[in-house]
Amino acid sequence: MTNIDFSAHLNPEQLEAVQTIDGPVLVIAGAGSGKTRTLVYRVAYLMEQGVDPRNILLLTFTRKAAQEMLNRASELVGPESMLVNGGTFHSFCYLQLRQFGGVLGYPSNFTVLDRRDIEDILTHLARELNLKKEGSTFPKKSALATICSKKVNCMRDTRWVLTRGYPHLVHLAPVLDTLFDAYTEYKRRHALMDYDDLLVNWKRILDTEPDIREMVSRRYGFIMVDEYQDTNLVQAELVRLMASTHNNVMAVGDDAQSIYSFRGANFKNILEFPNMFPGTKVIKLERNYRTHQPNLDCTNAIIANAQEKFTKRLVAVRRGGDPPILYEAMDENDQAEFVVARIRELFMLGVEPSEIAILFRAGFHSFQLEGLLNRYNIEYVKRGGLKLLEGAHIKDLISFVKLLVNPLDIIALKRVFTLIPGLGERGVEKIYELMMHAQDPFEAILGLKSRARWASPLKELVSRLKTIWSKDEGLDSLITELIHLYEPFLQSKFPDDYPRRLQELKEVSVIAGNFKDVGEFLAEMALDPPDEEEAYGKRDCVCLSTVHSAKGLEWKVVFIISLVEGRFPSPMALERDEELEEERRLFYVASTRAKDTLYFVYPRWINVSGGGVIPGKASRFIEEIPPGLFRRWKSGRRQDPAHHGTSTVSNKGGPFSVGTRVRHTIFGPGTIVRVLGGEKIAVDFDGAGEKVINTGIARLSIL
DNA sequence: CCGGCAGGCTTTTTT
DNA sequence: AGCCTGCCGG
Repeated sequence: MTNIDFSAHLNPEQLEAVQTIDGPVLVIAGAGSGKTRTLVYRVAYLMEQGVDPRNILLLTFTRKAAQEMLNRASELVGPESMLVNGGTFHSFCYLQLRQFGGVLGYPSNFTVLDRRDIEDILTHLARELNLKKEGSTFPKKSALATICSKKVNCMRDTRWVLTRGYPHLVHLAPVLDTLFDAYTEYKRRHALMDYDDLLVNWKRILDTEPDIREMVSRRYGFIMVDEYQDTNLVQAELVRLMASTHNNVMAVGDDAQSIYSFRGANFKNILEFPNMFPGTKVIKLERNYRTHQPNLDCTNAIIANAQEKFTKRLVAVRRGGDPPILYEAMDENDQAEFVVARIRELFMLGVEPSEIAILFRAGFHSFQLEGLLNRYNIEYVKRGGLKLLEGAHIKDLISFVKLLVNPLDIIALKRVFTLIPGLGERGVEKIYELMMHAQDPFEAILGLKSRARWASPLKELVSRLKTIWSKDEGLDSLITELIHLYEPFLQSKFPDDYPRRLQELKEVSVIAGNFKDVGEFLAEMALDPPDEEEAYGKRDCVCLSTVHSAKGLEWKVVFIISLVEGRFPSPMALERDEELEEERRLFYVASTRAKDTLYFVYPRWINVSGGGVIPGKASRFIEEIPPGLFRRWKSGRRQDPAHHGTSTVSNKGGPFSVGTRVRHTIFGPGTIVRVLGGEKIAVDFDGAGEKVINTGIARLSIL
């Protein structure tokens, strides 16, 4: 093994973090301060000290992040570093539970539920238990899943979650508890776990089984946790329990970059670390290697507006550089055109596509831009937003596979059997009853006597499934055959875009080729669904990403788009101060991704659902930045949205002319009666009578 | 009980 | 623009 000159590659603080190998360490690391480097070198250092890589556990936010770090470590100390246990909390817990889950009565082949499964099961149970009373309000299935998860992640009861997030539903707490109990029972009966169970069940084992706890703790003698500000209480407890024999934990994170509180993370967690592990050595990394001082002045100003005072202030190592640019676009079309035009210029200047990113608050904010990128044949990958896995066709295919592992998975069974015309949900439930009481569930169907029109197609389907399952030729050929079987259904279900979907299914079969074990494949699909990058092998292209998915990454040129009130901060976050503060941190995360050039972009007019166009105000987070810290560019185009975009306004002259029907968020629909000076107009509201409205402030949509 | 159809609603962020 | 819901005819 080569001897690495650590002090040549690390600054004194990093070096101290790397070389502290006994006892708890907390590294508070600012954006771009080289925390990944610190972790990589620490792995290398431990191995140079003769530590067995199998005793090291590196927990990161995504599986990719761990892989990337271990790849880099292997360049330093050789391929042995690949033996380090690295991954997400969830995947690590999954592996532990396959080994030790028997203690809780779980077989080693339990299946992991994804978000959609959870929603389906909760809906199914709510109906079965008759909890949805006529006329009374009941949460939608997505809210049900959120409440259930939040309760677990925050380690609170249902009432607490409802009070904070759903005050109008507090009276339902006992009803929901009944539902959640049934859900827990259901999961146990069918050998299922959801994301949260992976953490909670593993914690339960560590809590109640001292032998296992001790064994595991000795096995993982060196624990490192990245992005610690985004862990929740359950995860913090897991770390404490697993380190119980040695307290050899290094946590790395940035209190200013905590953006996952909706999942139960609390940025105060990271500040609690020294209390949880007495004797913690706290090291701060305050030098920024990523960008130059003008960008840093601006991003420092963004986080300085936060109510919480953070623990550090960053100083750039790099020299030179220009401050960020704010571009005020006419509308969303102009915004997209600006970004595309800049990208084309950058290409001509020789900037690699993979060095450019466009970031936004929510997945759908990039739709317009995507259209334009396609038009100009600019290749891009999109991170965050909808995943490949979420398409109905993929769910169908995965359900075929799930039935192979667990024939009594009623959710998968329904998906598959209702593909047959004439067979609906009720029908499948009856068939399910029959299967449950049979020796061989699928044999029971083949012996079924029914004159219904679905009977013979069903038998045909089942017998073909049995044939496919009985072959033993690897996962990718299994998937290929299932796709073949599914194809006619796919065709009739999606007559318009069936070729595209078929192509995506084939990508899945390629991915499946990397797995030996069906259970592992299913778990991986649920825990870490492949993104576009992996599925299609896209690499050197422009990156479109939600801010959340951009965490930990960096690019030379970054555009943050739709920095407009109503988009960023998210309207959902306006009610509560804490959530607004988190939005600000989110903006901070976004703006600290840029190495060289940072663009803030916002449209002066935005389209809202329903086809209206409303005036947009620059995001409050932009307004807060002292004006000297960025440069302002304006659209050269006329300040009249009627001539761009696809809005319904285009054939009515200006956006706000007398006689135009508009809708106000509070006053409802009305008719414009006068256009006054400035941005003011008078509107006669159908319900509220005549009011003067400042279009620069109020949200008016055109009907 | 199934499925087609129309109309309304929604759209944060993710392991 | 797509998804879900509710309604209605077979």
